[in-house]
Amino acid sequence: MSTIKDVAQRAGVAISTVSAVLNRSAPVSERVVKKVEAAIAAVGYVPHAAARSLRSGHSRLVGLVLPDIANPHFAAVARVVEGVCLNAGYMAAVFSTSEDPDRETQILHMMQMQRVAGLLIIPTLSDRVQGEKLMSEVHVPTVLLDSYVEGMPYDVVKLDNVEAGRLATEHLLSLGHSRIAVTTGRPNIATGADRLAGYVKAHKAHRTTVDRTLFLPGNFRRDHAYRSTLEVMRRASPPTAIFALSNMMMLGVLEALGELGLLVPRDVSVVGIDDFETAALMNPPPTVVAEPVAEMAESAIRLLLREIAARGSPTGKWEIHQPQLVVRASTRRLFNSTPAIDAL
Amino acid sequence: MSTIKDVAQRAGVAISTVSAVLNRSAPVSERVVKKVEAAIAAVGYVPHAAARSLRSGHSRLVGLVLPDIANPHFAAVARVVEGVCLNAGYMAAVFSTSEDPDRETQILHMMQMQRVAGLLIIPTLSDRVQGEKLMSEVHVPTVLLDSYVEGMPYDVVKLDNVEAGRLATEHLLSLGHSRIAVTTGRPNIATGADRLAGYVKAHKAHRTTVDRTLFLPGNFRRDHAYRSTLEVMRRASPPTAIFALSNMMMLGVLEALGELGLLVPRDVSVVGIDDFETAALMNPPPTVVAEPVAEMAESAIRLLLREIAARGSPTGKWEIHQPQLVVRASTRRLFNSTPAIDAL
DNA sequence: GGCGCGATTCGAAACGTTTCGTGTTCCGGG
DNA sequence: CCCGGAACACGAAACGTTTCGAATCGCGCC
Repeated sequence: MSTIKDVAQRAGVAISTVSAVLNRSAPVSERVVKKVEAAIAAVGYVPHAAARSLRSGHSRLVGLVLPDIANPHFAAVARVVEGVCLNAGYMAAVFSTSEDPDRETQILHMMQMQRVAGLLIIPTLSDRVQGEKLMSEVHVPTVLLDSYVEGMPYDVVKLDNVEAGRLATEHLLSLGHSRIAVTTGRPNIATGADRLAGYVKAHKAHRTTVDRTLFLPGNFRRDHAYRSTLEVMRRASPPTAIFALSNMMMLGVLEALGELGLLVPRDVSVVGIDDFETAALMNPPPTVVAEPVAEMAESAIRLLLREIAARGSPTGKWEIHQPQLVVRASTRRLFNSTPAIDAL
Repeated sequence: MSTIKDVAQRAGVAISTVSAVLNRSAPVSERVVKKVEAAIAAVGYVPHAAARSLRSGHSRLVGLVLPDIANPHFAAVARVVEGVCLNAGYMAAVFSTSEDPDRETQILHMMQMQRVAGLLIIPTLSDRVQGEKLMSEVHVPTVLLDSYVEGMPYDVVKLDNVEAGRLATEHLLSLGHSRIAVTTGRPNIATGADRLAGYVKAHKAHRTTVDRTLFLPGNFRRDHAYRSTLEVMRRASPPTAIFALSNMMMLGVLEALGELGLLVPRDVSVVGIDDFETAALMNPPPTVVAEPVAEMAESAIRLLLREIAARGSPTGKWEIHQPQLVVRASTRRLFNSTPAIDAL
């Protein structure tokens, strides 16, 4: 493959001049620019990224670390990130941690070897300890999306999760439900904790007591939510509604209900967080609290690129986006509810 | 950040010795290995990938080029590829072409600059001309997944698309349907053409005539399939079944039918190609011809890594996987069918 | 017509590795 | 006790860029 040297020879100029043309890093006369460009085309020169980044110190690689690329929510983020990066001349390398700390470490190590220019991390599933280790080892512009790691001075783009949890719960409460089960995330993940806080907040506003036996373990995983749902619906007094804190968990809930022969929303109302493309075609179309995924992802990657350009000055700012309730057909009014609650 | 030089100084050995330890590229005494490893840990040394690949000539980067990462089918592929790569010490950089030839060119250029070690391409949506350009410009181990580009000597891992089309059509025909619409791909994409060939083949086996006015333009896109479905169902004599050649198109078909107030499978039977995770929860759960996505993706990336290791000897082999019919609830028997057909 | 200065262009060092031809060490055998 | 050779360790070149101080060019002015 041809090098910058070949181009220089062909154009009859010095290597450094070709470099100047390539990067517009120094004034070059119009005549020479023309000659160099012709030479580049003639020999089919393509810059060598590794040589470039070795010398200059920065790579044009951005790492995108997320829990699982096969989750539609994260895939949507990846698409946006990838597109914005490409337009800015960056490459996005996507990695799924699969909730595996070892994997996360391995990925981190690779990122360090590549001397990535920046990191966009969706830390939903990595716990706090992992997170701190991850953060402290990499000294690179970093933006956290969706969640945050306590005490880390990075920029964060996130949903107003308390409001999301409140919105979903408020919807169910106002329909007359009072026994609302909720499939939770890991306790040490802020996203889940905040959504749960919204659940509690809505109950307070309705003066409804919170029954903590209805907090079901879910870990944001479909199979966990599935098992929890099976268990809770077999209790003596099952809930009349289930609030799933994530899209995957909602799928698990629906699967379990289907298996038990329970109809949604006739027997149980279900509401989830995060909309997805096939939602409208589901049986029934689920009521969800939608997150402006594309908007948030774009915001996050632009923030990161800006930070990279500014040579790493983490502002530590939080950018909080607002969720929106999308009512479809998986929730219904409970008729034996008290008038007092209906009045709200 | 510390370099190999720091490690060498700390361990009191030569740089080349450290390199030998790092790569196990030359015999080093046990005593020295210990010392070097201690030094590496002490200074927190992380190899510089760019310097490495500049000197050695190869990068450990694999490019994955696909139409759209937000499509669950491609996301599933990405997850597998990414995982296998990571385990083999490679990085996977994912790119969506979004059916945009300019984008594809841009991506290709970036891959060249990165001197990627190999390329895994799902060329479904790039047309033939683009494909040829793409291929001829990159001289790198390449494996094509899902589809192929006519006349290119690359390894291909694909589904038996004729059989997939046949299976789906045969299912509908044997249920008594004879007017079966089909949402097609682009004519120049082999995947679509082959599936359509399977459609025709099944008709021949059933001695049923093929009505070409039931070939609907779809381009593998949800919105196209949506519009085509709207149009065909408003005709004087609409089809009794629709065969969607891809998962996204099936979504479009179902959306359109829902909008027209038509019930599946009461009014129309629908069958698609390619299963997906939320399928079982849809309304109704669709009958599909499933593609062993994970298996194929794994096979493709392993093939690519093997080819990279073997220093690029494209065998030009085709690996063909078999589809499987998954009958769910979107297809039903047509009772006014002829006994002759029922007998099959 | 020579001088000075801004505008260009040039040359060489340096980025962090790998690689390979040379040293050096250490043993066993003669 | 010396020599040969295996096993190991070393040093320097080279990979393709960017960068920056130095050299050169062209032109207006005295």
